[in-house]
Amino acid sequence: MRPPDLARIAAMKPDQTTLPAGTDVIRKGERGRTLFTLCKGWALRYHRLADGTRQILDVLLPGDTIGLGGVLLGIHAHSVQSLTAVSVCTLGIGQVVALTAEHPAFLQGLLRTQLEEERRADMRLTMLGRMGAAERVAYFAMEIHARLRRRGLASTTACPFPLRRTDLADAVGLSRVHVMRALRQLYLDTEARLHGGKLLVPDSARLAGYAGFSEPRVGRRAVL
Amino acid sequence: MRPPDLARIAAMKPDQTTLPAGTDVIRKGERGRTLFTLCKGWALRYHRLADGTRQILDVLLPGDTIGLGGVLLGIHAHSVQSLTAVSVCTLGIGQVVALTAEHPAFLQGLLRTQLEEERRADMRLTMLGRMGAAERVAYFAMEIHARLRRRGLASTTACPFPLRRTDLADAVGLSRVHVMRALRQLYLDTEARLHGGKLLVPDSARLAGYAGFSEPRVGRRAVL
DNA sequence: CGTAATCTTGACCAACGTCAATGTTCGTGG
DNA sequence: CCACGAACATTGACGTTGGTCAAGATTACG
Repeated sequence: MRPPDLARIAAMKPDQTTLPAGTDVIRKGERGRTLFTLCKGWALRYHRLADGTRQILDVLLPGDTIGLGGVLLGIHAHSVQSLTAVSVCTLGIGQVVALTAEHPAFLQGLLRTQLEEERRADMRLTMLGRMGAAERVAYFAMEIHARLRRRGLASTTACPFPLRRTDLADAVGLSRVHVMRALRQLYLDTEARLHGGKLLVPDSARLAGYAGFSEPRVGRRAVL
Repeated sequence: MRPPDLARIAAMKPDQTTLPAGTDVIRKGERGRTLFTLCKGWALRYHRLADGTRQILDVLLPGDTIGLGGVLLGIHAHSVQSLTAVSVCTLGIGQVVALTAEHPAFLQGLLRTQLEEERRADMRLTMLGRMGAAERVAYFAMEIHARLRRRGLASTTACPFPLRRTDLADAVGLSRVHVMRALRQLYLDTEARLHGGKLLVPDSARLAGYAGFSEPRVGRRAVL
């Protein structure tokens, strides 16, 4: 979303709530009554399968919205859980309706954001379908680092990384044990590593090349 | 999109083009100047990686739109190729702008459609990250069958399936050879099989159970 | 200081990929 | 109608990648 949209949302003085790590924000199957915006902290969007395994669909960072699908389609198709302590802004459906009625560009902003997320989802699908273990981990780390950098939440060579090995495994489609092997390999190949809840990337270009990652391109955008 | 939206689009008398199988509809990196709607035939949305491998991101069926991301974000991040002979409606950016200006609900329809696609993408990600070979093929087949059924393009026990083994492999993240093994296994377990360009599903519930597939739920939807 | 959670590693096994050979289908020209 | 070739399907043998099990090591925290 663009700054003007954010200003409009702020003007509605939405409720702000703080939640500890490990709290469910939305649960699969619930009715979608609220649109959240993540202000501080990280959250995980995931599916839990019948056999107990989990697939992490996306990592939600400060500034991301939570629960739009549930609001517009009626029922949440996935769960979201806080990974760290978080603070979220909450907008009831009524407020969302008011916002779109008053500012038509808001809806367009949502669509644009959604399309950007589709692109990241496409890349993640490609990574799961076609890359080896170390490259998957590399890509995943790279993507998070780039997203944080764009939001001014990371330096060039490091960023916070509160995911545990298990979370990482559930995100990149590997077992916890194999993630360890992939991390060692990755360190040998690119010197990137996890340490003390931080991702350290001494040579970002090298990691990007290793992962086949490239910054999303932007051209002139249509304004509807 | 809902029927009234379709009626509006029809009212603009968009150009309709016919293309043979194997034609590029949009290419990664191009400027997005046109929004297409697939009227007849199938197309594939995919990424091609540096090493020549391909990941199919989605199968596009009659009624699906093509190229929205490129239009709103400036540049296409993926390619789309016709799988069969297709006919597509084309809307220039100007027509899209006119449409949204005149009918605000159009934009909302696009967002809703996009959110539905996100759900399918989430399921595909889960399938690649957490399922075995036969289950992946089962899920993929099941999803296509269900989508065609919802559009009245398939019977309960069969549907067209023009993908070759290679396409299927590139969609579910397996090698062509292993897809064969998975298909044999799938036939033994569920009696579902591919034959003569058709997908045959004698027992749809059994296949759905095998794949962990469930129809998307709908609740009351917010109207913005 | 002790307990629980998480991380880390080695040994072994199953799933999947690669290679290469053979079969099948289908369109094309004689 | 048949012969031929090209693309695609199918299968077996074998190598590689990643999963599972189980045992310590380390960290976080009361």
